[in-house]
Amino acid sequence: MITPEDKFRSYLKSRGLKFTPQRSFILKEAFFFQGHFNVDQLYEKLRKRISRATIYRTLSLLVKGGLIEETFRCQDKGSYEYIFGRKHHDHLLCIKCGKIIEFREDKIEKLQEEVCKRYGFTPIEHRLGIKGYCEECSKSLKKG
Amino acid sequence: MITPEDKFRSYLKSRGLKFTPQRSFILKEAFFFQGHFNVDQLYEKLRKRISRATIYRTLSLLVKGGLIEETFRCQDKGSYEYIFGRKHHDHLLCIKCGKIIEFREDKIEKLQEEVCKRYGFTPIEHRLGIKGYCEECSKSLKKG
DNA sequence: ATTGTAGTTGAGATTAAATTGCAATTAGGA
DNA sequence: TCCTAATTGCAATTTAATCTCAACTACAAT
Ligand SMILES: [Mn+2]
Ligand SMILES: [Mn+2]
Ligand SMILES: [Zn+2]
Ligand SMILES: [Zn+2]
Repeated sequence: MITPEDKFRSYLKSRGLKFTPQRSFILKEAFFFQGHFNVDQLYEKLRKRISRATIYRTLSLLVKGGLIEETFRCQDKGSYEYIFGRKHHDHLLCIKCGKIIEFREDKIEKLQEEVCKRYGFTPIEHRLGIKGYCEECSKSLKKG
Repeated sequence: MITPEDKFRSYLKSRGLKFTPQRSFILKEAFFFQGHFNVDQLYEKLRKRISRATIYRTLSLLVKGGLIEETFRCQDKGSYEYIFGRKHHDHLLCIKCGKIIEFREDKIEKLQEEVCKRYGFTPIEHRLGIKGYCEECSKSLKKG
């Protein structure tokens, strides 16, 4: 059973990089969010131990190591998502309350592959984000 | 036959805003790109007449007026696309040469609507970007 | 366990995109 | 033509993100 730490350690080793306490804390904290987070949220929790610069540097390594992914930007800030051990998914974003709904639609994924074939394009990653109003906010808009 | 200027003028009027020479030039120049562009490219062409601040302010109005759209960010810069009179489409982005390929896949659009229904979600806009290697870059990667 | 060294850290400086304050200017309705 | 709220350019400011560098440390070789 390979753990996130195993994966990060082996990524670092493969590049001659070191597994430091800071990197360990950031990985754990990112996991703790189990969802979407940004540098500020992480820094808030780690400010006593770790500098912003190190957080930025480590997030970049976690992305390269395949443990987290950069998602859509929120309020001009980069936003991340823990992906280790999770399946790929896309997002619905409520522009009223900020709710994020994750969805998975294999037919869309398949069709994307077809599109790529059509253009001789080799896909590496993709991002589909749909902005709008969630169920609750849709209702309150119709009422109000 | 409604022109882009008509549309912009009526948006501005509806908000009590003015159609200035600067706004007119920026609209025309944005149209001239007929594709994806950023503030720098626009400023490069208009620097003699128009300040950066005005460009930023006007682009924001053009977005609200439905004449252009903010697309994915490129190299940490906001990127825009002229949309007046064009059909919606999504993008393939080559991470090697920077090429942008536009595509339209109605089946994907339909499926997105289904996903939204499933969650009671009211979609307003969406963005699908697929990053990878274009045909030429795929070939050169296999060779080299 | 000790040592050597290449990688890492935090603090602050720096970069660069984007926004803002303000005095001078102007669009456009009355 | 006049009036005034909107607009502009400029410079200052904000802010996410990166960089510099001296002190520190992980970790592999001894
Ligand atoms: Mn998610
Ligand atoms: Mn396009
Ligand atoms: Zn909502
Ligand atoms: Zn290419």
